[in-house]
Amino acid sequence: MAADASTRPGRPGRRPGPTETREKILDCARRLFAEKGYDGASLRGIAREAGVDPALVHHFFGTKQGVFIEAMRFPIDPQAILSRVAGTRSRDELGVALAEVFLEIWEDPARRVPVLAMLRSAMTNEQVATMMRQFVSAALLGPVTEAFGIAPIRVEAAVGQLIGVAMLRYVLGVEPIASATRQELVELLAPTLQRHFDEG
Amino acid sequence: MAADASTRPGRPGRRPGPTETREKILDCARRLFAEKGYDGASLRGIAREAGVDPALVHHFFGTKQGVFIEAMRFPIDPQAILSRVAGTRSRDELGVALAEVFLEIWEDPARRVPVLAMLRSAMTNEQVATMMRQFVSAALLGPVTEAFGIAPIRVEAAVGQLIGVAMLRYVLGVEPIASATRQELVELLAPTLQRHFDEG
DNA sequence: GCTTAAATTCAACGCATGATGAATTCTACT
DNA sequence: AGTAGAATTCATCATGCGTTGAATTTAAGC
Repeated sequence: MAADASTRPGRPGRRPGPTETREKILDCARRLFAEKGYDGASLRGIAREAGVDPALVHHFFGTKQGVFIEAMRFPIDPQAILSRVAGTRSRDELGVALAEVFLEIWEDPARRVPVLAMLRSAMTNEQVATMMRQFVSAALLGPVTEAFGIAPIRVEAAVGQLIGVAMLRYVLGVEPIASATRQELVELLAPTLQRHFDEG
Repeated sequence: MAADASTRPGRPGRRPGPTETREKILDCARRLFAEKGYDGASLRGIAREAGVDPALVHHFFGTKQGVFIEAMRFPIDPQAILSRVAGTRSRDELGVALAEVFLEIWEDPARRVPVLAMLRSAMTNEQVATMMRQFVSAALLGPVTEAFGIAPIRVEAAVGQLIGVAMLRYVLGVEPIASATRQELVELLAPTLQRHFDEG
């Protein structure tokens, strides 16, 4: 079927059929924020990618920050992760469990994209950094510290190990860690994480 | 002494006295690249900070990339670090040595600034990421792998631990790791690094 | 079927950016 | 002393940005 002119951009007015544009914009926003970070991604770029006028983005989300906040909604549910990690395992298997959950997230595009966007944006934008700082403190440190009685600085050291490896693997793409299998990485990381949790 | 009008900007032509402007520009460039990353920092911002016309920046360094490359010259000398780490210690003290050297670099503003600039920029700029990838491969992985016979992926895991902690401490500023003393961090990190080097 | 509201585009604003070429003032060399 | 060249600024260009207000088309509620 030929592309109907009324569904293609170029003419003002509402498009026929149900509205799917809003979600498409958010999708493209997530992708671009993930690729270029908050400051690097542009409203106009997002609009272009979504096949939409920039003003429509503004109409839906108000400001650029509004787009970002909306796009970052529910990237991952910390509580779900926590119960995944804590659930069926004993404390001396925390390392393996954490490594596995972490890699699952990063290997699944649908979840990697918003996380990457958050990470990249936090590096150069102070407001996003604040968002992430609060997230790490409230959603990660608090619960883990309480649930397992591990010193916060040790949890952070473990989180640091994971973030650093993610940077080398997914952002910089340094070999050989970028091409390692998930299994290899679990074996590489799990004992290290476990070490952080066992001491002190 | 009142500020001589001829040494203040606002009038075209060469300023009297020896030329110190070039270095000042590079200094400001390093600072701004460190604060905002490559894309976030602007030639005009650098010029403003240095009290200089933007065209002068262009005159000295040609393009923005030229400024960056020049500003990133000799941030750290990998060979010096390597001999520091390798020099007087036995292999089972590698962890401590590496943690100490790493923290010394980050605690010294003169060396932290270019490293931060590199890290922030590599996150959002593909070209800088390529620079950093090559640096990590050639200057870090190669030598360490050869000198100590440690599997590259293990060296990368250790580097990942360090980078991740640096992000939490110096970029995001998450507590309590942001306020920990150098000594505390060495004790926290050294065994982990050592672990990566001992296995396999 | 009419009307209100939502979706969509157009046109435009003011601003910042990286880049360039020409003009001016000083230093360094002869 | 005179001159070549370096340092410095000015004015300007095209481009892309985030934002805004008005106009147009469709969908939903009555």
